[in-house]
Amino acid sequence: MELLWGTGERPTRGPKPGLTLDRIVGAAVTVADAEGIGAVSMRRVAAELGVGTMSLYRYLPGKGELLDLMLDRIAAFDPAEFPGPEAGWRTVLETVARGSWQLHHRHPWLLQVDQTRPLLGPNSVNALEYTIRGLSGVALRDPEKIRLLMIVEGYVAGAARTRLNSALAEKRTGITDEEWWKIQGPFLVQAMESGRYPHLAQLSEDTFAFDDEGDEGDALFELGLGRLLDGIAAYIERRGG
Amino acid sequence: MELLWGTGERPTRGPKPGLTLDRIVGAAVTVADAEGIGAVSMRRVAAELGVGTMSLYRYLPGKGELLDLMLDRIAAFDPAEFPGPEAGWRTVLETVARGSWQLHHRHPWLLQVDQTRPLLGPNSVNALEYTIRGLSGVALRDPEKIRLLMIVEGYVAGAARTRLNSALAEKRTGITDEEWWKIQGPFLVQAMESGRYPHLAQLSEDTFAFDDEGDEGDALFELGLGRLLDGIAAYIERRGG
DNA sequence: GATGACCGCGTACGGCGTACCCAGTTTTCG
DNA sequence: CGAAAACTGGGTACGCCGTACGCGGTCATC
Repeated sequence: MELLWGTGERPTRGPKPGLTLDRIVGAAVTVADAEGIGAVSMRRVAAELGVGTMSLYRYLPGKGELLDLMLDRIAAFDPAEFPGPEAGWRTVLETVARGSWQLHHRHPWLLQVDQTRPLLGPNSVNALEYTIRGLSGVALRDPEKIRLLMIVEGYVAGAARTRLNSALAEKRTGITDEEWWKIQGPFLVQAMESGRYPHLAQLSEDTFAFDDEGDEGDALFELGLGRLLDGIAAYIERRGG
Repeated sequence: MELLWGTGERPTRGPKPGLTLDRIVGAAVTVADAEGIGAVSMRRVAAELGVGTMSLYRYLPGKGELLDLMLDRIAAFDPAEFPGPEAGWRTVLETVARGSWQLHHRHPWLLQVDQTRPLLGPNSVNALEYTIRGLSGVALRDPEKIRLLMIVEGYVAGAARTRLNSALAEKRTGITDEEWWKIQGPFLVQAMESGRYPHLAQLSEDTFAFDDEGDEGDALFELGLGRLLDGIAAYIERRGG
């Protein structure tokens, strides 16, 4: 908590610290980006910084806090760069959703950290402020706005998860879609031929032939986001009159 | 894979196995339900069954496969109990979404397993068949149906994640919402008073005062699902003509 | 210059997944 | 019927992990 907001006070006695929280968190994020969250261990991060493992504990109570700090760090965000309330609530929500989507893209490990709670660090609060400001023109009560926002964020997380699964499958075992179907295929063909899945068996062949990770993954995300916002728009119109 | 579909053949020689895959997976699910996925270790599961740790490896190549099997096992599902295509695509999608939602409710660890890929076991395929059948009346091409389904599933996963975060926060540290605000509050109050977050500061006080876990969590889920399906309905109408 | 606070970090403990290997059991074959 | 083969159970050990503990060196203060 204090770590997140940087309100801890330096004691005056004793040697100056050779490290900073920032450097530690930065190193951890670098490792996570490059090798996945699984590679982020206290030993590994310490090695990255050329210090002993236990030195990190002078700056952090434990690994959990490190993960919390990583989460808030990558949420850094400058509202001035993005459309304000005058652009309309839909544009703002789209901006937030796409920003979050790209965040998941840049840091795929985001979904894999045990996020025991939505920790509110400075950057997260900053983003929240931006969003609420963007919804100021909406004729709903505050709690309802928050709910809609949570729904959109939830959708983004879900979509990111869908894509992450594909990406991980490929990375982890070095298996591509093609190889995967080679392994999985026979079992499925057998299942299809069993006659227990008539509707599945009748699907056209190209049904599953698309890439979740590239442009088509983005298209899927946008399709869902568009539908969700359509529904929300109708709701706002109906309720807000 | 073979494990999932149960197509492995028993060798004739040697002693009969004292365990079954089913018992192992069942024990693992029991442990996960009761104490979270973190408590599921090979040693723990073996202890639960009263056998040595390494005995499990006679039935499973490793822990990853155990998790895969757990996932498919809890996806057991009897299509006959649920509305068929005659009820309309929306009802079917709602059924699927609510089923998945309740599944996450019953097995909160579902989201925490590193689902490297959407493994298609018999139960998952079964559910997929049901859904596709339910969409047979929709005037869209097959790939598009699948995409809409993925979007809905993604939304459910995201919503479940939102709720999971709240639940975990409470369980993990035994901290309730109230205590949490006691800790987090001062920092946020300070942030609010800094004047950097005018719109947040102006939110009514009850904005965040709702329980993600109980009925209000369900209401949030239903609200989002309704909006999403509204948007999908408009889309189908527009495209399917 | 002594004192006490603080930093870096080596060592050690208890957990984990699992590779390896041996002993015991059951079936099959000569 | 005895021996060999095939299989199961599981003990031991290795290399990871997070981190509790404590020690020696460093620096601001009295």
